Amino acid sequence: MSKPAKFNREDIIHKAANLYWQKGFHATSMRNLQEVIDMRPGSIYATFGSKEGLFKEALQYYAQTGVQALHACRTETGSPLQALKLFIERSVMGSKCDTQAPSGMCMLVKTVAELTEDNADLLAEAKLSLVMIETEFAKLLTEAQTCGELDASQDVKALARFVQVQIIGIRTYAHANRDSDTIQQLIDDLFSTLAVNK
Amino acid sequence: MSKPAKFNREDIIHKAANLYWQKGFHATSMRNLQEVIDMRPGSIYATFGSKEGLFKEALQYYAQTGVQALHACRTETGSPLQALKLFIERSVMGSKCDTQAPSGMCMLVKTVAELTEDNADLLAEAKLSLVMIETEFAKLLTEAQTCGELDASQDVKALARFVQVQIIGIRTYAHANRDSDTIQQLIDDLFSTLAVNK
DNA sequence: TTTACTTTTGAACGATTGCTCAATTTTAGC
DNA sequence: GCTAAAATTGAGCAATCGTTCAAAAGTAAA
Repeated sequence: MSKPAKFNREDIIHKAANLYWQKGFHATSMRNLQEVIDMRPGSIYATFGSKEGLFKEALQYYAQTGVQALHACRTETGSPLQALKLFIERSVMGSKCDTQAPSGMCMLVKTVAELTEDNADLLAEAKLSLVMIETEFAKLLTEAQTCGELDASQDVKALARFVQVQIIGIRTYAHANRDSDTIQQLIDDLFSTLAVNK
Repeated sequence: MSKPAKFNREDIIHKAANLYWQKGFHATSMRNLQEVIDMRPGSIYATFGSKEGLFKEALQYYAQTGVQALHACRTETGSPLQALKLFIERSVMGSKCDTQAPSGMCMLVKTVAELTEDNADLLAEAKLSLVMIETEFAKLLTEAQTCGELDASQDVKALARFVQVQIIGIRTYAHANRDSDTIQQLIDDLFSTLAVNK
């Protein structure tokens, strides 16, 4: 009957997310997006509704990819705590070693830093995803307790929050001060702190 | 001879800095600035050259004010470590209690998060100010060593870096998740960690 | 091949952007 | 009061912004 869609939706969102991640919401123009996703305005607006609509899907895609990466770390290593460290190392080092990560900083943190209530739903979406990821950390830490890697008396929620603060701090610091030796030391210090809580 | 300048330069920069701090560089339009500083485009451009020029002065003003606040904490308390804690508490809590702080996040961190090499000199300025502030932390920690508040064997530079990472992490986390009890606990945890290093 | 329906295109819209500059206003010295 | 110099004004520029929509292109069933 009808003409089938030419574009792969996920591929488009992936490309859009990378551009938004690199340049931020306001500095990314629709014409910038048109180029990297190779679509004309009409198609973009028919598919995503607005610049905000596309950004929202990009945020969701980014967060979902992050959670998947964490789960991947879990299956790669036998230990929950090792999985956490692997995830952090990959997150922080990402933009250094990889050829692909558009920014050393977390896209959710960049979004929370850039946007205000003028884009309330995008801001809420980013905050929600941060909560979701912190919850994933908590799950991993609970698992670490049952494995005996972590003392059962520890407050898992507080520890997950602590880990979240550390990752935000380290990645942001690394983005402002690119020095790989220093960064690795910060990560090691973090996990020696966690080891104290064992 | 000539007509004297009507405006107070520092007052203008203060107002501009607050708007930039709140909305970020890209989301702040020159017309927004015209309103809050009550100047017409011609005067603004004659005085500051460009949107970037004004932002640069705003950054410098912000950083200078921050350093002054730290020094004020030092003179208010007898202890260097107490001064540091006071500074952090005021920085983090600022936007909660005060009526004036435009954002819970550090303006330098917001800038580093938002800008790219498209605004290379503004980015460099923000990074430089962060280094400067970290150096101030190091001075305070060295003083803490001579006072005997901190073990002399500690690596002051590493500790200053650690403090910087913590402040960035906590303030950013607080900005994304406004809950004062949680935040105070994070600060207390930080200083109990520093106490271990005594 | 025709028909029915969907996707894609890209010129172009009104609004807003950062910024300019000729005209005006305001002062201080003569 | 007049003049010279500097500060201020604000209409308006070219460029870019996010977005729209009539036209063109494409596909599958009839």
